[in-house]
Amino acid sequence: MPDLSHGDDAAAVNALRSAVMRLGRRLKHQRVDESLSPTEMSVLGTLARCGSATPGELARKEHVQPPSMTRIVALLEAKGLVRLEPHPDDRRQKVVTSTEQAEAMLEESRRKRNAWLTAVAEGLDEDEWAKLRAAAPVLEKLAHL
Amino acid sequence: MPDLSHGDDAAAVNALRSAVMRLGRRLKHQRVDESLSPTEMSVLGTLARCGSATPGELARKEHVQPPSMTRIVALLEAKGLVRLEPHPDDRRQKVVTSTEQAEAMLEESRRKRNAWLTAVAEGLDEDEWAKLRAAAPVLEKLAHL
DNA sequence: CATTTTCCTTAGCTTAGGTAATGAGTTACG
DNA sequence: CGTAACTCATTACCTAAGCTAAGGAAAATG
Repeated sequence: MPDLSHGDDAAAVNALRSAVMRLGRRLKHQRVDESLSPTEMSVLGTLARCGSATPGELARKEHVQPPSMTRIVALLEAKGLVRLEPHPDDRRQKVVTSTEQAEAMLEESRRKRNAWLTAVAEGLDEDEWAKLRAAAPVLEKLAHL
Repeated sequence: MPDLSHGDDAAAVNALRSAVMRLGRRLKHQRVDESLSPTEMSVLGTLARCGSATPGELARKEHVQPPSMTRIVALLEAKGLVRLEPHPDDRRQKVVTSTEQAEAMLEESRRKRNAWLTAVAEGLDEDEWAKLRAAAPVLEKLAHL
């Protein structure tokens, strides 16, 4: 557990927050499927990673309230990107699974995202990119803590 | 300029995108001043860094449309966080400057942000945090490219 | 059983952004 | 010069994506 009370760490924390929020806003504009919101994409990504989940689990994982997830799941189902089945043990819950179509879309969109980030990252040198790549998994862990 | 076409880099890019978007959403909830939106905070940060700017410049820097910046600036002025003066050479434009009150608020809120991020980062070990700290300025540069 | 709790959903609202259209000021060109 | 074209900020209206509050059904608990 790092001690984050030093001036350097405080500065890093500030830089991190500012950069994450600004980058996040720019990423929102780089939708691969114009009709899908960032959170909806994120849900598909989560399902691809975790297999299947109930709406409540998804809401917790995406840090979104249950009613929001209800609408997201309904929309994804209407687009054929997600399948809903009854929960085996609990008739209140449902099980959400991503379809092959969603898989294909995620795979196909990876190239487009890469293209945009590559274009932006052209302003970085090799060393800077190495630092970023080393930090990527950490940032991902942080986002899920 | 790094070559981002390798599999490892593609994976890093994906991790980066996912983490940034998820973290960004969580950061939105950690407002230090409940009445100020993340973008409004970001504008104050930009002004603190760059001194002063016109609404148009701010809109470009924050990747927001001019009408949105008009509203943001008006709100900040109403709160006394920003001062508006006529542009010396161009009577269409205005010059936006942050007040001492805004400076004080930014400084005061730094502790609160640190507290939240520290709490989250307790799940990281020393090595992970070092990687993140090294990447913070790079991420900030990336967000401004 | 009856009560409480949990899970999903429905309904209505809020907020932060965007687009289109306007008006004033500046620049470029005939 | 003076008019045409462009730029900056603004106004008015709209959309998207969340939220809270309230409900209804199923499960857990006494």
